[in-house]
Amino acid sequence: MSRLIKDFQVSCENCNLDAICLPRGLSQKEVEDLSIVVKRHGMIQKGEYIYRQGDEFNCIVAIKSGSAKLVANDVQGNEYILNVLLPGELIGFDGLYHSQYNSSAVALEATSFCELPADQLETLCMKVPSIFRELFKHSSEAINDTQNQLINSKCTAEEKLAIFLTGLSDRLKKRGFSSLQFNIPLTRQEMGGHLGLTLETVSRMLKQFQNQGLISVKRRYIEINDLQGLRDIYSGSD
Amino acid sequence: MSRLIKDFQVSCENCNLDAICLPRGLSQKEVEDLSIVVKRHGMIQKGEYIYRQGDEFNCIVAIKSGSAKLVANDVQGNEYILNVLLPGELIGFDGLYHSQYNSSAVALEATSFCELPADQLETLCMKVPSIFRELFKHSSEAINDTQNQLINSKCTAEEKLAIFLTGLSDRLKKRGFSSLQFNIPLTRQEMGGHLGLTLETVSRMLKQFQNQGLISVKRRYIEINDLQGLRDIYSGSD
DNA sequence: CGTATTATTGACTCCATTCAAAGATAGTGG
DNA sequence: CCACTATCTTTGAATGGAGTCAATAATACG
Repeated sequence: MSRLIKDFQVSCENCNLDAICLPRGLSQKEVEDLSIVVKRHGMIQKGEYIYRQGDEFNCIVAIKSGSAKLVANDVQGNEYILNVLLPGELIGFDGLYHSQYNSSAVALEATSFCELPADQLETLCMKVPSIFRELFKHSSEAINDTQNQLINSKCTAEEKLAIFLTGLSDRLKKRGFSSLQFNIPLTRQEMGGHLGLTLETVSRMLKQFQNQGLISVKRRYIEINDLQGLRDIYSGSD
Repeated sequence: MSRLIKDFQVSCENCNLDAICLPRGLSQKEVEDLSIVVKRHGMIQKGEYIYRQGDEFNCIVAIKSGSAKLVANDVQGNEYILNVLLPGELIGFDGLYHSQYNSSAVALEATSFCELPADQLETLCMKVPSIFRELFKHSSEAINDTQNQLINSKCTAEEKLAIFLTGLSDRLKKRGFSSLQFNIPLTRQEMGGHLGLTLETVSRMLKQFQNQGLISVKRRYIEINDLQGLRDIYSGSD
């Protein structure tokens, strides 16, 4: 009985992330084949590492619940946050090139995740060819995302914050969370480290948005009052 | 006779880029299998497109000779140059996610390239499993590269130029070109569009490096006089 | 030779950073 | 429960680096 419940909890077939995570393009049969290979990992706490920059690449990771940050350090040692990760997102593709992870993944709150072992990638893809393309799509998505961030790196602080907030809202919505009020699991410093800004600038911009009536801010809790207004900031309405 | 010469010219087995391009990790037999699928493409001229942002994804492209730029436009229509491409580099991985290219590839001079058709990716990987991992490595390389650019996006104009020049020098060396004197196939505007700077700032920084005796500049022709000095600019020697 | 493109240089401006201080919140132990 | 501390956040003032505007110079090209 308890085994039945456990089986129910851990399989990809019954995961509520099937439309976002790796199973998204697959048939039921294919998801079953995938599910056998995927290893579930229990909860880790805030600040704990999923993997570290420089670790040997041994798996692709899917965030199951909670959130994490993808962190890399520049030559001066400052931390740059490459991405904030929400449930259903796959990470670790950057590790294939040098057989070691190019960035660290750190939990931002209590977080669980699943692992697709590296040594089974080939055999799994032989068995389930669709996974090959699906994996590539996720890898491609990572490239697209990073490229878009790069393109946004030269816009103003105001635009950066607006893009970040609306983007987060969209991603939360996609996952069934509230998209207009949420806690940002990042400090001002971390938000700055993600957007290429200082913590003071982040603070000032959030205040400005609040004064404009676009959002309400209470520390990490954000309420979006005018989503379109935020979008207008960067979608060239000049 | 002429057919023999042609066969010699076009196969992956005899390409001088075998240590950089897709064949880099493969056995001779595997390279032969790869070579059958790869389509060679003749010369295109400066300014011509290899593919356009929005085009349906139909192949992975390998630059064979010449150079190209990977370009995306932001919301205001400014062009951001995601990367400068040299022989042996693979592009197009960003197209898998949405089944259409997320950026445009444009020749910077007379350029030739090879195509790995999208519809044959699966079958090729079934036949030659090593290619699966090799393709992923190239995709991973693209992620690493873009992430590193993102990390560098918040450093100073001086550091950006130094990183760009030394990086280009390293890549040219790897390909057997002269690494201390070369023509940059970009205008000041394009260099700025790649580094997140204005053309004026690029011009001023190159002048500054010249005044410091690090390089000699004559329009697009650059001579590096003190490579280590350039590296010291960004490798925290303070 | 004339035109278009590309590059240089200078002066001024502005946005984000830096420096500095104070305020708010969460967590800990007595 | 309160005091104490560490961490996080807000706010102000001053600075500086890169952008903008503008004019000129050099080069390429038809």
